[in-house]
Amino acid sequence: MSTIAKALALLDLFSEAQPRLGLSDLQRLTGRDKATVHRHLVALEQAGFLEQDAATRAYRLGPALTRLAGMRTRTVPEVEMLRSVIDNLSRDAGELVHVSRLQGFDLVHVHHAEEHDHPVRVSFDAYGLPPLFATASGKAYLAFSPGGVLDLALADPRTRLPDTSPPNRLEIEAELKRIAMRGYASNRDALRLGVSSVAIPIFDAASRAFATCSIAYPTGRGGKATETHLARLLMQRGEDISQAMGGAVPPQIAELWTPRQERAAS
Amino acid sequence: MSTIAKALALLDLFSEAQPRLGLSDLQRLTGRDKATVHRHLVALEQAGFLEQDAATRAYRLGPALTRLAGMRTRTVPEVEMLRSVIDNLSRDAGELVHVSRLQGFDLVHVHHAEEHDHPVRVSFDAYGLPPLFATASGKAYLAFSPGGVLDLALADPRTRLPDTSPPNRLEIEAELKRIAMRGYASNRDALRLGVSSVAIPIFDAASRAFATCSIAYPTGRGGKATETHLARLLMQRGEDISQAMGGAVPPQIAELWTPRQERAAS
DNA sequence: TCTTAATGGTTCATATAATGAACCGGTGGA
DNA sequence: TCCACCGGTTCATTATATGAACCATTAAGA
Repeated sequence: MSTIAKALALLDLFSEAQPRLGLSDLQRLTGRDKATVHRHLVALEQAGFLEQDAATRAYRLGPALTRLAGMRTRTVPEVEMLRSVIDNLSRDAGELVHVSRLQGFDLVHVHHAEEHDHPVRVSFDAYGLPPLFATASGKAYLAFSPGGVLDLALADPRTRLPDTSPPNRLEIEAELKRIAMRGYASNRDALRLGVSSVAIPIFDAASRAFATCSIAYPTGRGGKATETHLARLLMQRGEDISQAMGGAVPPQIAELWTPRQERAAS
Repeated sequence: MSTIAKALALLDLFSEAQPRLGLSDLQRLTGRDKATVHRHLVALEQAGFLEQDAATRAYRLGPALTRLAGMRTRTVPEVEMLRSVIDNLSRDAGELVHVSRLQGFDLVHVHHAEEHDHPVRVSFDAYGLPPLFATASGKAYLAFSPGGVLDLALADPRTRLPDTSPPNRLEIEAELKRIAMRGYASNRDALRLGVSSVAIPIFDAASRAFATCSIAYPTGRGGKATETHLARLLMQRGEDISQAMGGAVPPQIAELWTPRQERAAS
């Protein structure tokens, strides 16, 4: 393990639970010699990756990180930021994975990845701008947005399939509540016959839903078991996806997506 | 120079102008041996601080940066994030520096720093919620916000001093335009007699003004020369301040604040 | 009050890990 | 075909990271 890797590994020890760590804490967590850890800390601090509280002498993550992260989000297109995590998800799921961003109430395509494991799989055509209420993505977005958004969506004719009446308000509210409870939205044959999907929202830096990620699979492939399996995969990657876009999943939803013991392990 | 510092210095070579750099580019920029640079790059990539484009083999800033930066903004209070840069600014200016955040049209105090160089200096009392139109900060915010914001501000009685009529619309528009042109707002004796100030906006991650930073000084101390001197100091630190809060200054304003040659040097 | 055990930080002989000249294989002009 | 440049690798040499022992300070505990 290179010296660089050892030093950078120190940064990963900082967490929401423990944002401030002292020299001894880090020495214990790493098992390395105190002098070694200290020199690493000094190097990281001089580069601005850590900063030291003058009073407590504890270390915390430094300003260089926000500077460089800002540079990244400005210079790297969002497609590139998503690619590795979405590709991995597609490989694990063996199905088509789909990321859309919300522009008004339009779901505009951002990125997709497909895996060729299954002989029969959902083909992706840019069937642009599907109505919000006809997709798992749309419902995932609405279920994790503030209340007023639903009212606006119900009023807008673009959110439903052409030549249909607005969705029943009480039914939709009940469904969105169920989605918010279990953490993901699902759909069976709603938009295209034979195509089912599961979806979760993607959150921005202010923890507001602004995009969605979905997995589409042939309805014929499986029943409830398939759905829950794919939803689990999706939710496990939920935090990675939001983080890749520079956002943050609200704590209670993160807890819903990845149960306590898994979070502790990571 | 430690190995860690050398590796981390590589990250600073990535910029908006050159977000993708190849091995040879980095080797030239650092003057170090190619093998050395390559091993550093691999270490950084494995830690997620860089990622390599599979096609071009060029490197770009990696996802670990956004992850850690998000952690920082969530765990470190904004006061702490500002402290070092504001303290430095106060020391350089020798005057009271002041950061306020906008909540609706209220300027709420976030952080301040005072330097004791001058025997006579502006004393800070928490004269809470000064009206927008009576402060340099307020005008700096309005001058760098979308047009509609001014309309709302003019309509709100809280934005002006009690028992005064609303500001003349044309006059204000002309002043805000002048502020936007030169990059900073100024005030002489408007809110408190004997107190002048200069101010600039602070931008969030979406490059929207959401807070302000101002320097206050006794009006008696100097005339136009003092004002431009302090404004220059303020604008030079403008990018650092926004970046410290996790935000980004819009390019054209960054250019206005720090002329081309200085930017090239950094 | 004197002890003890934490804390953060430093020193310097030692050993390990970083270094760089030379090398490889591939690609894209001239 | 040649040549230059690219990203990447190898291995003897050397410089650098390492860690046991040390110091100074603080805060309980007896």
